[in-house]
Amino acid sequence: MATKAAKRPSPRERLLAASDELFYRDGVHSTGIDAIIEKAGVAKGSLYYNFGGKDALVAAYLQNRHNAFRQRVEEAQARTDDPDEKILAIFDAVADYVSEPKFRGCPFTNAAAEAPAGESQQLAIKDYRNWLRQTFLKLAIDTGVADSQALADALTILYDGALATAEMNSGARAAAMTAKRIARLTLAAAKASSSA
Amino acid sequence: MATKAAKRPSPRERLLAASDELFYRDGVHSTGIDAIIEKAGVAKGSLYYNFGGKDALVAAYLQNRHNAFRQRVEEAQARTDDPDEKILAIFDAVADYVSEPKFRGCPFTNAAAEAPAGESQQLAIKDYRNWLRQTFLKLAIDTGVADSQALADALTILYDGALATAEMNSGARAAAMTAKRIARLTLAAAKASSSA
DNA sequence: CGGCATTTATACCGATCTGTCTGATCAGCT
DNA sequence: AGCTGATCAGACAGATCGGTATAAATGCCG
Repeated sequence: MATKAAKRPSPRERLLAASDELFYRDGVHSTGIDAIIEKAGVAKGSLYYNFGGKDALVAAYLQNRHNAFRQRVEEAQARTDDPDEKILAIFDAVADYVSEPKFRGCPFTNAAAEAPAGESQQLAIKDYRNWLRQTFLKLAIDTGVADSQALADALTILYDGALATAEMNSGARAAAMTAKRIARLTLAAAKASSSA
Repeated sequence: MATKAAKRPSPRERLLAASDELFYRDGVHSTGIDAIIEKAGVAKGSLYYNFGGKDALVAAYLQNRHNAFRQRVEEAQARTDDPDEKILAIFDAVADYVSEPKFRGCPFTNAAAEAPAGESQQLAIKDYRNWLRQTFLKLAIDTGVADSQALADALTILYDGALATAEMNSGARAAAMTAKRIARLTLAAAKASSSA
């Protein structure tokens, strides 16, 4: 027992873990804080001591999802240096994401669908969308196509479409791979029209 | 006063109108039946007399949305006989849909995001998705491409992507038109690979 | 006119919600 | 040992939820 590890996670971490599971599975609005503190094995007072309220807890849950997904994307992109492949790697990350048994749609789109949202929650969603927009725009610029904005817009639609279709239809992974195929097609067309 | 019209709509119709506005704007779960009966100007008993419960009212709301959107699609398609144009007309209908000031995402995707859902609600969502799948598949077959299923899958992703991106980003109409552009591209590619 | 279905207004039920508060206990640090 | 911040268990508040019950009023149709 020389190491400091092997201890039970802090109430804060347990609350975040329980929030991630319940908020995502049952929806933000449908999940009561009583269910969260029970699953986390934490007193109600600790929730309000650490987060201040449900809205902040929801925001923290979304921020965690944001960071985790961003990390997945970066890992998938790290395997290549080609700008085109970096774009397509995003759809590989999406394919893995939607293939998980617990996949239940995009956490941010789901949260946004449950109006009304608290201020912190809205901010977390906006942060995610800004990151997504910037990511696609940078990648589009790196490809060297003439209209990088148009390419970024197209990729965003394919990304959102992959997640939405994967949730609503069967064959989640196939939906992501189809989106990847169209992305490759769109990329090629954008390059062709650039050199013209 | 010879005509039978000019009368106040029935409680059932008033409830459906109020449900459509409130369920869509604030979400199914967040909207209480008290808010609906108040907006409809109807006694609470009439709601349960006509619908039996909230779940059935939600299902009726979704069925109304389904029928209304299907009608819009059919009207947009009626302007042409070309199979390709019939496909692209769907995205024109989507463009109009997402351009409305009150647009707040796909009603069915939103409702599905708010777990848990009642049985009738789930059925209504499933009906919609089945109609969507069949519609795209028939259209894809009519184009004469070899892999009509693959084309239908691609169109579904573009359709879902247009609605999702239109909700989460600014420039809703532009998102739908971008989806239409990619649909045209995908259609051309499918035809090219068919003749090969 | 009589009868039936519908609508109305309102009170009520049990459950659940977020959030506050209290008071004891625990753990780490000096 | 003693102080302090963190956590605990639980009671409580105030509001809202979906749904039920009741009794009177209304409208339509034969």
